[in-house]
Amino acid sequence: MKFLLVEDNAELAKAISSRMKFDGHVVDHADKIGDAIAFSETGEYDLILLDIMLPDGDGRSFLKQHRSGGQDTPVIVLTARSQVSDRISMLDLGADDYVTKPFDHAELQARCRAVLRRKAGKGKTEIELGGAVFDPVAGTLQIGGAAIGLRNRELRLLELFMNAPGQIFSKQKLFDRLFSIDDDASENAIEVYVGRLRKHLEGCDLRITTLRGLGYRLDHG
Amino acid sequence: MKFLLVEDNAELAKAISSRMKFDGHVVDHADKIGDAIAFSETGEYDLILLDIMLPDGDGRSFLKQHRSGGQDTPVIVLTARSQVSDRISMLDLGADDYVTKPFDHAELQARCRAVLRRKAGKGKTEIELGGAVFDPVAGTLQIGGAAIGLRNRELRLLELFMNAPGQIFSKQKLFDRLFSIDDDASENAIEVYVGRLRKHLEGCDLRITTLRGLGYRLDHG
DNA sequence: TCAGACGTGTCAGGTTTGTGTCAGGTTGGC
DNA sequence: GCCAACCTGACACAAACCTGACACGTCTGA
Repeated sequence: MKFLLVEDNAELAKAISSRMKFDGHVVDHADKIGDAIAFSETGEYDLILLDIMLPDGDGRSFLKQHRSGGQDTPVIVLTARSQVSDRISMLDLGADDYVTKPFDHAELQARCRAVLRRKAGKGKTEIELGGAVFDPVAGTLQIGGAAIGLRNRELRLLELFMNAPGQIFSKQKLFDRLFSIDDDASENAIEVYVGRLRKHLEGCDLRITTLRGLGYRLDHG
Repeated sequence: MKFLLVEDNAELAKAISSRMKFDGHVVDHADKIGDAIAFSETGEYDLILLDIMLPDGDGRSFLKQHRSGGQDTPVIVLTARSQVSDRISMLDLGADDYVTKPFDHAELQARCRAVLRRKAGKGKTEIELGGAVFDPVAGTLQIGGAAIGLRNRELRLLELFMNAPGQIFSKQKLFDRLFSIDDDASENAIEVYVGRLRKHLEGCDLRITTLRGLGYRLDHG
């Protein structure tokens, strides 16, 4: 996936884009509205992350031009907690979602995935795999008709796996995605959650394989 | 489909119309009541999107003239959150639905589709779910034949849930949608309203599920 | 102008439960 | 057989949530 990040705070921009790159995305970075528009007009982005406070105008003007140019690239707005009015009008102007600063990277990732999925699947967010149906928006997992109640962390862990079945996630990576910087939990927590998730997945053809020293992987079949 | 958009806020108008165009519709835009009437008299529109706060009078006068002219083009009213009471009179005057700002584009799309479908198939305006009949248009909730009186905030909360049953709403999101910028209420208010709504929903198969750390969800069955 | 009704948001105290840790057991590679 | 990595049942705690009571403001009708 190719992302466009529009953010004037260099530090934050670097943090976000390095994380995104780590996740396997390509990130272009603009720190001015002018640049952002020029970039986006190429139309080659899958998603745009837009800060609304920028040196040469606010995100509104970008959104306006972006949409009036007939572009439909999804936009997620990054906004401060205090700017409630802004994030509301952003939605009106055609933003697809907003994330309030300060945000966990995990949260941002989740929102990105949700928006991309919504865009790609025409509103459908469910993922079907190995006899299980997972809907991250509803927060439900269905196995053989029965709905299974998942909690917050379990849900987010499952979402990670479901989005990349067959891929190895190192414990460190899972930890980074599940916890925020200032959470100081031990890596054992991951083991615990994998265990809990496994229990929930009994009864379908999905299983989480342990790869000693490497991490975990979701397999089906 | 050909839409008429009556909206004086140029930014918002552009955002809406560009999105609609992207969806494959043709959009004409009027920013005054006078123009709107002239446009609509051609009778060539499938749907009219009407803001009620306009420089040369409010949407009421447009609606009145529109209907008295014998036109039955469906009208969706765009209204600010604060103008809740207005919407009822709008509906009395013959509007088919309303959308409160701020709205997701997805929501607006959904409403448009619903109204068009209704018009084509002569459907009803109520939402029926889990043994309850909710009429967002009249603002009433019926359970087992008995009408339940909902207050303003409860109504709008229920409306949010009813429009997206099975979907998780974070407390933040509910807060953003229920309160306006300068309202500084605590998030506990949401908990209180959910509680009150739950009490009203006793006696039907609808229930609001709490998902700790995630939000709330309307379930039925 | 006053009284009563009503909608609304806060608060405090109580309850629930998601969560991470721990300790001891198990597994797998070398 | 030994060590490290991993699993897991039990547990304790704090955050998240619920709720009855209350206070404040607004509106209405007399």
